Amino acid sequence: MVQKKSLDNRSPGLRVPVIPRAPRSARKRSLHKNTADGRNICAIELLACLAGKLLQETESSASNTASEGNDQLSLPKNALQDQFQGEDKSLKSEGQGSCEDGLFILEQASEDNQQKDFLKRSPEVESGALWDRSSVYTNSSCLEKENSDDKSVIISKSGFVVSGDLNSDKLVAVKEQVPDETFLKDSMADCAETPCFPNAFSSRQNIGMVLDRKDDDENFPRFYKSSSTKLKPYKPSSHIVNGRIRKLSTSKNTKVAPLRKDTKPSKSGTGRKVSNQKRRPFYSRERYQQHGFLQQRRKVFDGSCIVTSDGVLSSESDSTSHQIGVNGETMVSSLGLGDRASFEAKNPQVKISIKSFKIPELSIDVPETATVGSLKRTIMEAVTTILGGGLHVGVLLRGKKIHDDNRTLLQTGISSKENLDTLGFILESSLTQSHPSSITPQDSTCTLPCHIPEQLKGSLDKPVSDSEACDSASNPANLTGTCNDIVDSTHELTVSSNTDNATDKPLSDSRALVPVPEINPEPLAIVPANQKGKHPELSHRRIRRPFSVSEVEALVQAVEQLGTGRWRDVKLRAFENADHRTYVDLKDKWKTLVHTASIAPQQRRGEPVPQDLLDRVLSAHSYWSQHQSKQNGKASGRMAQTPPKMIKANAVPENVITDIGG
DNA sequence: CTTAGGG
DNA sequence: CCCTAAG
Repeated sequence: MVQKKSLDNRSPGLRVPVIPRAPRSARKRSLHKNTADGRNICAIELLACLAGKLLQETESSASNTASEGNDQLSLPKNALQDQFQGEDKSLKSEGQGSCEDGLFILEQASEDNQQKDFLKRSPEVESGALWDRSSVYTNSSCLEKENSDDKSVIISKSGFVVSGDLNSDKLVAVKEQVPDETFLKDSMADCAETPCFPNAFSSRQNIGMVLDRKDDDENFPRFYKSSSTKLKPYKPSSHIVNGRIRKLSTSKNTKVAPLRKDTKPSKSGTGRKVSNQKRRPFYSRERYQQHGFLQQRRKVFDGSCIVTSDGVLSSESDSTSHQIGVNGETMVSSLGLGDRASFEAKNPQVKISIKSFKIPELSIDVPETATVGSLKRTIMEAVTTILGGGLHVGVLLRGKKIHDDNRTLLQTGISSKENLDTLGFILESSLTQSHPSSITPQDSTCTLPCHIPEQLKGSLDKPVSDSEACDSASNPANLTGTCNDIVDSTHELTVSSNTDNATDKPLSDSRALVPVPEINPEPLAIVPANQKGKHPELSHRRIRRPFSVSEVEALVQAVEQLGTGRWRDVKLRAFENADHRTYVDLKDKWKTLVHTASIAPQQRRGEPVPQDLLDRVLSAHSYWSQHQSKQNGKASGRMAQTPPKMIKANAVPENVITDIGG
């Protein structure tokens, strides 16, 4: 068909190309809640937190005077206020000069001691209750690039640290308002929905990054206003669930929709949709407020929670499980286990609590003329990039990296007490890990230790269970059950997950799926943080996910039975659980299969598809070409049995091929 | 939202 | 995979 590409004359209701990620992300969201990809996601969780912080920061800056006592910036109010303004100013006016001051505090939460206190008193931390005292900052990280003509500012060195203590006197708050607040929100929303620790930890999360609260802030409207032109085109999405697809999507992890109800962009078409799952607002901010700091946001998923800083990453607690504490500094873990572990279960749970993760070193060059806002976005982008997919977890035991992902913890020795003392985890950046020789984790600048508080065992006098899911935290006995029950039951594997699960791909492959075990992860599209490239398209493009043989098999079979004109049915029949495969994808795949089958084997590329499958493809294709599956509709059932198979049986109809002509 | 096709 | 035009 002739297609018009004229974009000039667009009618209202188009996408909003202007907004970097909004459109696609929205679409992606719906499809990508795949349960399976949790693994690579912890990173995303972190990102979500970062995003949240960033956003908060933004908020607070927008309403710095207005929000008293509210939960905005978690910085010790007045204490830093002046400093903020001063620094802020200098930062703006003098450009990067002030960077040397130290860090960019996106947010700081509570005082350290408080934090610890809290920890000590919270045995429940391990069971899911958590707090987040996240702080993202780069310390001593702003350096002026002297050699550079453009005097770019490099933010790197220590990179971002999620957690840690802050020296309040060295804080530099970046308060510039970020024009793209929507973007931030979006990012957050995106991140928020990513499941974390799919299996071991419950995945379905109900993150409640609260964004909506801005509604009451007069300053915000400006943001929206400025970007309103972008948003306007969107037609208010009807929150109406749309039939079938909707059903599919909701069956998986539900999406978290953009907070602004009125500005929620919605794109229809590919089957990626956004459902308006209301976020669960965080409650208990008051608790923090009474301590003098502003509310802190926390992320809570059913059963498992991730603390973004000084926190705990935990799975459901289990009285019989081993607990592994990883000390970030030494990358050593401590074991706190129930004595009965060995008796209790055949498969004791190994509990891992991670205090915090650092984000790999980040280098960002930005022209001095860049705005703080753009800086933020750039950083966000970089962080997103890293966390989105360029990051994977490394497991160290006795300082040695464990590469065999297939071994069980037991086999690896991670379940024995002695070894637990030397267990460590690191985050490695695939993107920066260009150095082939990153054998020694400790030396690699790309590796990051994670921290696990040792104070986990403290006694709790102040219940802090936060998630509704884990509300029973006060009752440890129930906690486990509660959280476990909540473990997302929607984890589903794609039909083919086992066959071609990309085994770890070369790190060099920027699109590489994060080396995640078992299931095809659904990482964010990774885009190198090249400030140079600045791909406009950096925007969005789903990652490429070659069909595995098993998927092809499933597809072929479905088509044999249903015909080629009922992709939706095919999808439902064979890929209902493969969120990332839309009917369009299936249709496209079929198209390519037909083509592939019709060309010489030598010309085929990619993972080879068994010839017999291709034969079936041709058979089915020819059959349905003549039988118009769609028209007949009903007949499908009956026809299905006879046609394809018969044909297939006898032959590789070469004639058929030709007449089809691809 | 689905299909069907071109890009 | 993306994007559109058409039902």
